[in-house]
Amino acid sequence: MAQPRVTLRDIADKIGVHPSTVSRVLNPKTRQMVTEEIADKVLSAAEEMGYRPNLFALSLKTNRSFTVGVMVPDLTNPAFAPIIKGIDNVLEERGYSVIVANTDNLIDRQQRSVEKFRERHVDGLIIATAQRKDSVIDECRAEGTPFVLAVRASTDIGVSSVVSDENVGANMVISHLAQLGHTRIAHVAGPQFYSTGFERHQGFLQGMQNAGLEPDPELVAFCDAFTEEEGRRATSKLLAMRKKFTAIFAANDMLALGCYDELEADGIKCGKDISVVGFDDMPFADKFNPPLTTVHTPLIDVGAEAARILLEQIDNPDIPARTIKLKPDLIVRKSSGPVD
Amino acid sequence: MAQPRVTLRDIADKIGVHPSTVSRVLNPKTRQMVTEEIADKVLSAAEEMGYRPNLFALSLKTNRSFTVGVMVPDLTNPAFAPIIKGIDNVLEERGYSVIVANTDNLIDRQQRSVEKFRERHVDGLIIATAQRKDSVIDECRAEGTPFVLAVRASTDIGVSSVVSDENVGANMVISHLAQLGHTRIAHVAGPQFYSTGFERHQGFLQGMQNAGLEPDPELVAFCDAFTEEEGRRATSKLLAMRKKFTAIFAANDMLALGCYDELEADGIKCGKDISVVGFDDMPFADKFNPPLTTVHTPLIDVGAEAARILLEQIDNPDIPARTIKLKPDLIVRKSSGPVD
DNA sequence: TTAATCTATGCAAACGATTGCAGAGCATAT
DNA sequence: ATATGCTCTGCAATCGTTTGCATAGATTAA
Repeated sequence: MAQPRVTLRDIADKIGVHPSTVSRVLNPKTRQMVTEEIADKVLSAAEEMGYRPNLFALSLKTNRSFTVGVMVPDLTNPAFAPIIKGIDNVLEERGYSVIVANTDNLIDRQQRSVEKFRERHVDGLIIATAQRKDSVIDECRAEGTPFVLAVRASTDIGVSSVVSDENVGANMVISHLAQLGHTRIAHVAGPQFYSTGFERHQGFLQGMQNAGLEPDPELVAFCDAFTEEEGRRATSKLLAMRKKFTAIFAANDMLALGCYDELEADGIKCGKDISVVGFDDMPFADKFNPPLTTVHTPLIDVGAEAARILLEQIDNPDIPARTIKLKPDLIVRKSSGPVD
Repeated sequence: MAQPRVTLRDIADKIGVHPSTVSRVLNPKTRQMVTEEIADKVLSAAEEMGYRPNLFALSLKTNRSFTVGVMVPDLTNPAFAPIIKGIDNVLEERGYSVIVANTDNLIDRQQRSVEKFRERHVDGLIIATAQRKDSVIDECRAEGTPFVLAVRASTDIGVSSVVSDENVGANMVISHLAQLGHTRIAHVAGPQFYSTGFERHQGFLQGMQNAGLEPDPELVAFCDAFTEEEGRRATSKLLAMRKKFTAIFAANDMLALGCYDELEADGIKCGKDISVVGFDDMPFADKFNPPLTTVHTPLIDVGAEAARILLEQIDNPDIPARTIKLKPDLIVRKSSGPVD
């Protein structure tokens, strides 16, 4: 049953000083309060005895947990793995541990997660589940918990977030399709209560205009969630309109996958009869059949930047909010081709 | 700045009892020590005042963190998402939080993670990174930390683990291929220091025998890691042998993807010229080109069962180790077909 | 020299729970 | 009536830190 842990007192006893002195030596902020000579002794004793601070005691006293919470809407969407990875990379280095909560897109699970995080006294939150107007934001503010949004932004001002430049991305998509000769372009839109869904739809409209094309409102099908099923449903709805279109811009890759399903079921060749473009460039998008043309978002960076902002926020609570828009990139694959 | 937290003392003061009494009421194990009457008062006061126990204090006193660590080799491999989800589902319900560590298949990152977990005093570990003989196991034992292996088993005895029945799975693959008329079957084997790689190779050999086929040692290419690149390298090596074979059994889906890459580069039609079968049925395996025939492992269940065993272990440290082998399932898709 | 100022350390009180022990009160047995 | 036992609650120590305050000694100023 584990060797007895070494405590501050053990070190203090060994070299004949008071525990508080040891504490001061070991804490960088108070390090200079104590004589070099004693400090050296403490340091080497600590090293030798294999001292590890007891985080519980530290947390109890300081009310900090060195833990941050990360909320994701859907762990099985592989787009979130790189984000978490990016977060973990920068946080780990600074001694923080990451607790992830999977909300499964359920509003009450999000609520429960926030509760849990509060109970655990996380030092900060990275939220990848936020709606454009989300009560979780008010809550965090009321509680004074530092937080930053990832992937999705908020309509509230003064909220830090790290997102892809959706507008630019959507414009790239449309201009790509226009260049291929497409004029009748449909949009499988994401939920409008997420900034991603909303901005990409706006970007779609604007992109059409920039390309001198008339967006047909009937060729826009809205989805309730970023899932394959919804994408399929929307596509089927578009097809049912019996209006001509030669390309679909799906608001993200999962929706695009849904398009694939429906097109295939209808015997329509994706990339040939109808081009499909997604958004996110989630892992394995290049493996799909056909490989998916999509907008690449640097997901690892999204996570990493969010973590960095959060650290700033934790270290200095009244630093002003900061929003980063990462530059997206169009990755052309086989799912988009010239109109014939 | 957050409302002042309600403590045991606050409740005690309010209803005029001693904090220890309140503590006893709130702790199920000591609940029956105190009169119903007082207990009721405490309970309703706690409810009303919105009492939330301070986990730091509790942990400091009891040396339990209500936290478990999960080590995965590669977060970006989507197979691990369902596992984590399964773990989280059952642990969350019991009030535990999950801290995940991504080791990126690096032995020293695994070591660091274990350190970190120890520092955080996790109540238990779920290890999905273990080699067949892994020092982390000795360490956990020495420390007395409850742990269970997921996905990968150990050669050590008395170690709890939850795995897929690799042998059965591999046999299914071979018998499926044999039924399709394949006789010359190659094997892209996984690393033999992982139980998955090892057992599946054994299963391959045995399956061949069962099917009355002679495994050709030259048609077995070993990989150093379960990655696409390694799979591709191995396939290219097989091809370079210039020996005839009509099917490849890849030790997992990532390796199978590597096979796809190499076959495509060589203009060989996968599923027609050469059949490819994977293992795991990772998310999106059905989306690949062609959809991958593979052995389905109930990954969510792997996670859930591992979590359950761990809970048992935590609740009762001298419960004997338990190993679960989940029944795999062959999912036939387009990457395997009759030999022509 | 004396007073004033600093510096380095120790003291002790927190943080918010848990828990062994003691003792008050009451019921039962003798 | 006394002894015995039981049940319930309070007391106080404890977990391992941090940190404001006190103080001893050294240093400087007057």
